[in-house]
Amino acid sequence: MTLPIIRVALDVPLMRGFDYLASDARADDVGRRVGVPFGRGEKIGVILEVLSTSELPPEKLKPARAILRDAPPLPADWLALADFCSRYYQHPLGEVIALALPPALRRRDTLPRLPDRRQFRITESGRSVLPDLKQRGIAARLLAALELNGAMSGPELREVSAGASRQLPDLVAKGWLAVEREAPNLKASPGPELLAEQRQAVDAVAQALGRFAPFLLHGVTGSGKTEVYLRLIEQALARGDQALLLVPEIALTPQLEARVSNRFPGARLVSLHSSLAEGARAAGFLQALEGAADIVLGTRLAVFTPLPRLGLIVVDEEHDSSFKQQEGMRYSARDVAVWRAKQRKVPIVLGSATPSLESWAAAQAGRYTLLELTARAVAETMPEVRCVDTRREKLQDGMSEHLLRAIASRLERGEQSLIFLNRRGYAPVLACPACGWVSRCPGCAANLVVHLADKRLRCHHCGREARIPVACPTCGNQDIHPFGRGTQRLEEALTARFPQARILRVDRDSAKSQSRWHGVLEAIHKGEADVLVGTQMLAKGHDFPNLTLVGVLNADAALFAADFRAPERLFSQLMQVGGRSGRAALPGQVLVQTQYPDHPLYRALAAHDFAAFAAGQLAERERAGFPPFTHQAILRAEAPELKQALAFLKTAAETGGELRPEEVRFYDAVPMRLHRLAHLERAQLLIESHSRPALQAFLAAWLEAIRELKAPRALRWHIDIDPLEF
DNA sequence: AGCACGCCGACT
DNA sequence: GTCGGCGTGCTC
Repeated sequence: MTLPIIRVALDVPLMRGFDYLASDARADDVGRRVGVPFGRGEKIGVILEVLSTSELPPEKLKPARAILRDAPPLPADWLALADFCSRYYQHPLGEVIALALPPALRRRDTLPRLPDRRQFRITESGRSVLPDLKQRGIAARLLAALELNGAMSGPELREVSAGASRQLPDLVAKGWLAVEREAPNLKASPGPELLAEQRQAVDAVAQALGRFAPFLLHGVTGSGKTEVYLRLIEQALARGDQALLLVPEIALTPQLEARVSNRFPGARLVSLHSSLAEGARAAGFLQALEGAADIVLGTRLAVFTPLPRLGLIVVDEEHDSSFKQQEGMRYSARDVAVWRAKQRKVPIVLGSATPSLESWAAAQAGRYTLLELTARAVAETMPEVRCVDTRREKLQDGMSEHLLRAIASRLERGEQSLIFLNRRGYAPVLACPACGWVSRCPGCAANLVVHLADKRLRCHHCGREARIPVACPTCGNQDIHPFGRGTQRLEEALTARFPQARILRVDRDSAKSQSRWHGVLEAIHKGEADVLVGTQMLAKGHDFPNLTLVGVLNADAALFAADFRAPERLFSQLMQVGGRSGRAALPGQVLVQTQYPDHPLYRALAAHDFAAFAAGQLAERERAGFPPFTHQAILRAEAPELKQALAFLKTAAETGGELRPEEVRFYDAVPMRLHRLAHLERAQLLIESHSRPALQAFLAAWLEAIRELKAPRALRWHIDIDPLEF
């Protein structure tokens, strides 16, 4: 009989597992954490397999230190999910697992204690021994209390006697006590009456419970998508299933969390997001793993929560780019969620007012079932969207007379306005008209932005700061000016223009912390502001009932941007920001300042016609051979010198040339748009194929070859599968 | 990724 | 004469 050998995934950037001797390993240890010696130190890994032989010579195998049996093993489907991500995103399995596990589980910490949900009852044999026990003894007091009260929980018994914790396991082992899990009350509080379309959507998904079925729920803001999710969660819970609800970002998580817990007061809700304390995150993860959580709500990382009873996945605002991780393993939580739904044979609902064109195309092709919430009842209060042709109107401080009059009329009526400008700071650059000097970031290929509020120049990419110079650093000219317009300057102009109005600027600078952000929201709700000046921060999810005007400045740039996804993002953003206006009894208006009032994007926006916009975009993308009609990956490199980065990519491309099947196309290695960031030069190489399998197979072989390349120490590279940004 | 080992410049 | 630069190689 050979000694068991375990194959362990470790948090190292190597595409293989490591074998260890583990005399006490059992087949059911697969998925357990294990402490192993590694190099000079010790690491915690996860057991992938229990084997009887290793390909390594036995003398190279070290014995594992300890298999950690303090938590249930990670289930096979969870390991398969990690393995899928490892292969699809070309990322080492050990690192994928490390990313998915809460940090506390990657150390040898004592695990957080989960709430004790056990219920104890006295058994017949317990009853029969009760008279024989010493009356003052702990056992007798516990049994007597149970005889009197029926079922009791652990905490209740501890009140009877502090020694309960120690005695209970013993009493259960003797057969005097029976344990049962306290059944949570999964009943939903009553919700609002469903509209017909909501009813249809709920029914369609509910019928698919128990099998894989992807749905795209398309519904404008206020059409009641959340109510659909809640009804579906209710049905999943009624089946004894767990529900996973993914949301884009922390800012909106508390709102939704409150709504979910109000609806399901008795259900065990676990909320997982990256700003959670470590202990809480580990506790939530373990609760889910043990099947003790009914609903898991969280941001992209929550897609990796183990869910033994998973029955439903919902991805809210599925188009949101925060589902895509932009460093390390660049996964898309939405795409991983779809894979997971398929793996676990459960329905998945992707919800959005402006779906990603990937999802929309999948729905058009019939791969996803499209569920529409047109919500006619709400549509009457949908804002009127109009373009203001800035070629015909003289602008004052970037605002047209038309817009200024509209703001003035809102002020008269005591209603709120929101001016949307996606550019924070006072002005995007400081410049010298005499010699042409502009304030550039020394570390980045970007300008330093003028922040007049604190008299600083600031790089929005690397965070570098400098004082505002009094004279031009190159020619000494004292007449240097801020050029262009940001939210601070707009705020200043509006204050000058409407001195009686209360102007409130809302951007990352004015709402830095969570608490300041809440303060800002509260001020808006209390009506303490007349005109809001803000960036996209203001666009998401909050209702401002007294807001009846949204003005959009400087939107045109995205129409002709090099990034083919720019119009998609713009449409989504304008739709969202427009949705802020006129949501209560007051009708809203959106004024978009543009030089291209006839552009199809604005026409579709004015008609609230996402389908028309999407059809146009998809036609263009098909013609140009862009996603979703092709699949992409980007190899990026960064190094102190641009030529090093480019040379590496060229070598990589040559290596790839030999492996490349016909279906895979290479582009030239080029500097990135922001080619220098924090003193590092960056370049990228785009790879494309109509066939995802061909691309995947090629990438696996190619990246293996790239890892063999001897890149300079100072060069770093990564692969981005299905990239969103270029 | 760490962390070793391993050969060539300015200093206690 | 040493401390230390980071080049290459390994981790079961």
